[in-house]
Amino acid sequence: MSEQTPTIGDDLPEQLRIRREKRADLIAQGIEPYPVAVARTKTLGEVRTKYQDLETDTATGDIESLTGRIIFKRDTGKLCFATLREGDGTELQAMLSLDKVGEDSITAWKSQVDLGDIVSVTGEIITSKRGELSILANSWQLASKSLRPLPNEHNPLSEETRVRMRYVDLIVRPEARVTARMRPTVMRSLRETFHELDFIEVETPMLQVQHGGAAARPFKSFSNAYDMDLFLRIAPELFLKRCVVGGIERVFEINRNFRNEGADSSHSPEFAMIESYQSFGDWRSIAELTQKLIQNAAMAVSGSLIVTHQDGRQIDFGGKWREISLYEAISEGAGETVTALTPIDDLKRIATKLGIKVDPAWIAGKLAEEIFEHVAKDQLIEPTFVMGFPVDTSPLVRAHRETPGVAEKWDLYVEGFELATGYSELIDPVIQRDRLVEQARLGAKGDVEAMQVDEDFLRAMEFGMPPMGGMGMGVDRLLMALTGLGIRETILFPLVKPEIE
RNA sequence: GGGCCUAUAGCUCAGUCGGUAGAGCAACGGACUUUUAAUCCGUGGGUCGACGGUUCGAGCCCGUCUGGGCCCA
Repeated sequence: MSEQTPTIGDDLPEQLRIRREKRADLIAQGIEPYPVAVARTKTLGEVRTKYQDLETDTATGDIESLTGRIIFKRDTGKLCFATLREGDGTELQAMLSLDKVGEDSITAWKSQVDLGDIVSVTGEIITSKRGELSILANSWQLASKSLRPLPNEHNPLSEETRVRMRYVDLIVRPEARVTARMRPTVMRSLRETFHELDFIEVETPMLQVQHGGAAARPFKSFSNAYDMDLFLRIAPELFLKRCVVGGIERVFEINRNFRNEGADSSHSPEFAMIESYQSFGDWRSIAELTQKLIQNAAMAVSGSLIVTHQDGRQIDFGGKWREISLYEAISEGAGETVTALTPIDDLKRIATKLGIKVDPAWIAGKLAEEIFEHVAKDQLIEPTFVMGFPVDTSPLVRAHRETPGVAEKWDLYVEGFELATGYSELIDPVIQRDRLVEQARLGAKGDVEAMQVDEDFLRAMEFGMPPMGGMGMGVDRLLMALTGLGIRETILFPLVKPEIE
């Protein structure tokens, strides 16, 4: 596109056309609508803090230059008011009076400046007759002309517009600003907790020759240089375990995973994930770590272990969290005793009786998990560790030291969704090979989520892997648990299909 | 994958029985030196998601498609 101003298309909606014409007029008058720099001596927040106790109708004599986006504009004949807002939502009133700025300047303010424009105002810090802390302009300058009208402040943006135009959402909706700033607070808290406990952060490949570490469909890509297929990772697990073999005894990674599956209110195709492994720990010690990570994050964002959601509901993350047994919960829901040794035909009968649509390809462990989700999931609002998952759906997990058919694996549920999972990790390379070969066999039978046999991972294990606990937790889901929001509100720019022109 | 809901002005939404397209905010013109979503007077702004069908006549009824949401799998 040329920098020359072309004819302004009259196919544009009225308001867009008018603003483009104003931009062109400014340039014609020699006024730069997009200057390289404008005066700014303080932020609005700094002014608010410094003058918070200023009495009504007071002039301070202090001259400052302030900037902000205009979100309300109230023009009277010879005195104009505007509300400036800066990025974190802090607002301050600007006042322009005829006797301070002169006839031309106030006329220009009224005609050239629109809602949504970013301006710099230089003048005295005062309080108005109504007590509003304000800057009384001696002069003003456009910092950036907005060519699109802001949505009206008084109706909530539709969900689609919020997601598609997050930049607008952040301008107009306080909750969006809070949520956007909550994520880095949580991330910082998580890293601090890890560092206090001597965990080392690593970054492992996202582009992988072989995907593994979870049951999920991957995104496929291709490397031109290597002339081979690559996968976006579905989990970092197998690389973090290689780190542990190499002696990074306490390790964690916080980064993105990609799963080529459906998206809904708790699933996003790309999502932020924590994984951590603790040598000489087990599923119990890693559960304690997980609880500490979450409790510290809750304290960081709300100053309390009881967090209040935006709809007013409260979740208590304090105390020792409840533990239930997966198979006991199933037994209770089914009205008969179910264990990991219950024959698959009985599980199918129970599932069918409960109204679950049974996929004939499901193995016993998958059936048990489906039954559990059906009967118990919705009741797990307060943080709850669900202990003892079936071993046949947990190919990377050590078998339970006492209970046959069960693995030393827990899932942590909050608000009815799975927030984290933790294991006593399988460290016997021979059993691991058998499990992965069995996975490959399921894959060959058409299970698109089955794992592959990663020979280099097995070789690493064969060098000797210390006993350890491991955990994984979705960062977006942690945000959900702390805020009560859907996953698409915790992610600034969730994937959306393109708009049609 | 299946079911239900939804798409109308820049934004958020009404639109009855199928009969000339509505509101609030926003915009434009005017008045106003203490407003707080300022107020008052006036004005303009629409390919009613797309395509097809029924009808004398479709924002509305029917079909297909596209986008969005919810529920189920």
